Amino acid sequence: MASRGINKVILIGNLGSDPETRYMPSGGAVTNVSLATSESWKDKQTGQPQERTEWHRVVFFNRLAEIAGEYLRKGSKVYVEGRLQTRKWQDQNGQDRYTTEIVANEMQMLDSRGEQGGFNQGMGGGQGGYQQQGGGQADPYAQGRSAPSPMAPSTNPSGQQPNQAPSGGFDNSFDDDIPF
Amino acid sequence: MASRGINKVILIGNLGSDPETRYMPSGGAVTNVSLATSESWKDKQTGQPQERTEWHRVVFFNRLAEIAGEYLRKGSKVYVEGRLQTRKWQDQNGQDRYTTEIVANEMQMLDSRGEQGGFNQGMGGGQGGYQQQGGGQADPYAQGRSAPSPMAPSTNPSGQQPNQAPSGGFDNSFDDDIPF
Amino acid sequence: MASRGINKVILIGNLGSDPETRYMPSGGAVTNVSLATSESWKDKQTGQPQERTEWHRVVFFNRLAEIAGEYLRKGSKVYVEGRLQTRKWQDQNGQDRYTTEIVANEMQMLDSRGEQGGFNQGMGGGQGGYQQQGGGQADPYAQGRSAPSPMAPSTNPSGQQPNQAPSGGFDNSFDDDIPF
Amino acid sequence: MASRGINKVILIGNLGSDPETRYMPSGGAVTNVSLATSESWKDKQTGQPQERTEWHRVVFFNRLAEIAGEYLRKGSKVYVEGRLQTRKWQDQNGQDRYTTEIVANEMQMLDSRGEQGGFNQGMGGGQGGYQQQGGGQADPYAQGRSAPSPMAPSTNPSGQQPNQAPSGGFDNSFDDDIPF
DNA sequence: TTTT
DNA sequence: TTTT
Repeated sequence: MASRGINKVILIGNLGSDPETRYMPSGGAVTNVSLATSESWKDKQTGQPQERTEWHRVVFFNRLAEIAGEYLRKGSKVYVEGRLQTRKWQDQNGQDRYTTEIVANEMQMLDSRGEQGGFNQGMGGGQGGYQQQGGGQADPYAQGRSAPSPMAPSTNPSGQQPNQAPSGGFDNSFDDDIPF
Repeated sequence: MASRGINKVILIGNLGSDPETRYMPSGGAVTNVSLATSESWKDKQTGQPQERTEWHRVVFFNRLAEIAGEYLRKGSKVYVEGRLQTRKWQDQNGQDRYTTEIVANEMQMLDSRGEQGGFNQGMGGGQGGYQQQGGGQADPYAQGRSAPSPMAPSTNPSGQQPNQAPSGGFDNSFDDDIPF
Repeated sequence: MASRGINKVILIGNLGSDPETRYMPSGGAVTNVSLATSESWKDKQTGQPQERTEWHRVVFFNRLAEIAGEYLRKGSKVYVEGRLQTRKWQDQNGQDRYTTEIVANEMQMLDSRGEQGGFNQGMGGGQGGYQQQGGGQADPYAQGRSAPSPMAPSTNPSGQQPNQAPSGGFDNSFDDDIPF
Repeated sequence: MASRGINKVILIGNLGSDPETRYMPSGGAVTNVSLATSESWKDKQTGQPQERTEWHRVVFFNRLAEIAGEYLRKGSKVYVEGRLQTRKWQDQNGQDRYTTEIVANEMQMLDSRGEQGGFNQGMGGGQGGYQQQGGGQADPYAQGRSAPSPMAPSTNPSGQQPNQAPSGGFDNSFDDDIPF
């Protein structure tokens, strides 16, 4: 509700691939997309045109996740507003690794209706804006859950994840997430 | 000069430690700071107050780097605007690692003059705003350099870093940077 | 809930005077502040230092209005995020006039505790952030009201103001608002 | 170069009409566009869908003005970043009036190439981003001019406009600008 | 991996 | 590691 400081990210870019939606034990949806922004400039020395593409890992939760999963596609142009969040995870060697993501609290599709790659069914959705209820502090675990989840750090602001990264052969595909 | 997409970050937070300034072979300054933003909320279940602090790695170049290095101190409250940039580096095992930074193109000190931890000399600076010349596309390597530098990926938008992470016992403290 | 387009304003500035809080018939609070941002530069011709101050009319509603009214004072430095809104009103000659305001949906005090001009009582508040519930679409008139109100245009997004600017001698101090 | 405070506006919207480009005595271009952003929501009382459109007056200077004038058209969807500026002018009765504009320092077209209303000639431009040189403090009058110009208040940050709104029958179509 |  |  209150906060000290501002942590705001604004992106406009294109999806590098279709969004990936998963469901948490609580039933809430989580959608990940990889978003490209690029800048081009002329080299001051050689005058050669240069380009650099930056890839952003964007995470949507709950209702935004469902909308993103349903309407976004590879190539979609989208506006995203959110906050930066770095979560810690462990690689297969047990080493700490960090991944920085943009946790979206607003999203707007910028493609004209009908030109999203192969997407054009029903009410479409066309261009529309969607805002996360709850001011970006949504805790998708709020409705109770019992199973541990490695995704938790990126979603639970409390950081009080029980049993995170359990020892033993717990198979969890989230664990295999390699950043980018 | 032109760009496709928007990549914008806006932060207000406090420095967790004094800034660290280094100089590139070209003579340009590079300053790193670690910036905390925090948010607090009440747990919907228990009603308990919660708090989460996010740490941001911010990089300033050239003139902004010099100002940041001179006027910011541990505890300083600051406004930073910049863009997200993820750079790839190799850990001691030769494994690819990624660090996401905010490359600042604007900075404003938000402390009242005289209360920056121990800082109060001369013209002071008090509160003031500073903007990066060149629209955030500064290439501090533009004036030629011959030595390899592991910081390069975060500064050179071309991504054409020669000799990055040299094999052999080249001692370079930049290489030892562990994110956060 | 949904929206087409983005309308976002981010300000950091100082209050030119104490905030003014009023209450709507519905009981909701409305607080107006005048916020200064300034920029300085050197004249390219003469090299003379120049400065320009811009005054922004910021409006807070409901809970944000109460907090702003209670904690902000002339001189307070504050972060405000909101959206632009231009409302139409009629001057004493019956001519249409327009005033553009920033309808705030987030506010953070940036003064250190205790240095807000003469303000330091009780729990203080010090630095804290506050967000408007309801995603900035708060309609302070939602809880029913019967009397017309000239402030309505700036608060009711529906634009369906009944009886706006009533003919006759209806005394309403809001009508006398001269922008800036 | 330096500044105290932050004054930032971010808009995504559609043009309500073709842009209007004029040239200042200095030779610099000035382009005005009217940009619509809209938000929709459900009335909490009646559940009725509501919509409100906000119209923004955006001003581009110099190179941005030329690009905007050349590539934008009625209906174009565009991203604009800039700062708020309120300029004072006098209506035909000599009364002070105020108009708030967004002085753009960055612009990006968000339409797919070829779908801009009737616009598709030559190199097109497609989607591209443009940034104002000079950090948004461009003074288009810097190169000397002698004639008064009613547009000056919106462009000259110094506010030192000589002969503004000359008495007498000086015909200047800028003077007749009625906001929105 | 996107987009032009 | 900051801040309240």
